[in-house]
Amino acid sequence: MSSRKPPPKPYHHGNLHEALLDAADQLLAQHGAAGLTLREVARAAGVSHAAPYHHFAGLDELFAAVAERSFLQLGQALAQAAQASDAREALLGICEAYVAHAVAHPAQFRLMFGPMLARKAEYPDFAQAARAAFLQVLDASGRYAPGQAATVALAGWSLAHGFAHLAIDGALEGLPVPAAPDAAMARQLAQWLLVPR
Amino acid sequence: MSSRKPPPKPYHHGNLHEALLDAADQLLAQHGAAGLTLREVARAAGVSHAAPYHHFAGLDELFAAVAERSFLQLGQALAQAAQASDAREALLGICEAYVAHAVAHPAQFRLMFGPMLARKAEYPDFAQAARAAFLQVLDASGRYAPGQAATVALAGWSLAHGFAHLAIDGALEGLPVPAAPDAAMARQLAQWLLVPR
DNA sequence: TGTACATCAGTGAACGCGCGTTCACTGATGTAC
DNA sequence: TGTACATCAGTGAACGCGCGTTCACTGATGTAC
Repeated sequence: MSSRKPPPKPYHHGNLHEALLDAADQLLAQHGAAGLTLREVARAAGVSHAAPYHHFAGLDELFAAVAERSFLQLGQALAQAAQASDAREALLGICEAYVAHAVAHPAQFRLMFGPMLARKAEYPDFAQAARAAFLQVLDASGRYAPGQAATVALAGWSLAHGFAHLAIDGALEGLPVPAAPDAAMARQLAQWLLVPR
Repeated sequence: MSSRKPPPKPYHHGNLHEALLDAADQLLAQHGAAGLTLREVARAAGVSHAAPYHHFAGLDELFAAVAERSFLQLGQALAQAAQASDAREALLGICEAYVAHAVAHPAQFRLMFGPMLARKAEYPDFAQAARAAFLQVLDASGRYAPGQAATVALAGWSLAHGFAHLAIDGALEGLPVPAAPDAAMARQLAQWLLVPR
């Protein structure tokens, strides 16, 4: 049994790939998306700044992996909301979950959509995760308004996406808006879009 | 008459303040918001990289000035759309104009709202320009739905803002959406939100 | 169970780069007399 | 109309910094025999 090994500093990390993604997530939560650098991630993972190159081709690839993971999490949250039997309720829940995810992980949200991760098309796994999340919205929209699924999905997504952005950017501060921007507010706004039918 | 002076290189620029803002605008249009640096702006204005410090306290102040100018332009576009006598038509036009502005000036749009310009609260002129733009939406919303102006304004703004973001980020590429994302599409989506009344 | 050896996943020094900001300076402008 | 001089808006060198990436290296791991 080699369980005598002291945890702090094994030369070989064991699972550095995941550890780097975790470190990046933590840094995003703490310092935002702007200052996320490869060296900082390596530092946070307790490893030399050259080590990540054994696991990622470069900065972009690490960014893409972080964004992909965050899209998968978002997809799961949306899938859970979509389970509601009532189609309208499913869509309202999706909007609520969408904004909740953005507010809980603002820096990841910016990374997923913003220009920080350039050439998104070069990372098919990322694109697939993003697509899967949207398909949740599209599916629920089809249940709510058959034949107009795409339009409803796009309208609902736009509303949730815009509100999420305004909320995490602090754009609503100081403006005469109904209440503090949170997920519950997003649901309320979506009710204006989704008249009961 | 000192009109003999050759235009290329007067030692004193004359109106460097405005010229720097113009140069920043051009750079934003050409290379996006990510690479906008003070040195690059100075270079584009044909001036040494230390010259801007005679007109702006630092990078942030220049960014704030650029964003403020862009918000003023947006406000003008919204005001024009708001002139429609029918309140619903005014709101639809506002959504359309909002997205049109974002698509025409994507990098400015990111600068106005994103985290690139930190500590927005420290620039009251910027905040005032942003507030003025929102008040256009709020006013038209009040005409459309008296008593619920704030909620309608926030819903409409969210929808337009979200669609604008998705459009300029290319998030809709490859997804089964109704059509290419443009201002006309934004109007169509807003029609779902604003039922005739 | 040993031993030789290939492979792998780390290290740390080094590279070149562009950045924001500061500084002493200098050329141009405008004003007082 | 001159001239002395203060003020202003530029210049260019320099600072320290952290970055992404490359490189030769070395310690650890695993496998063949």
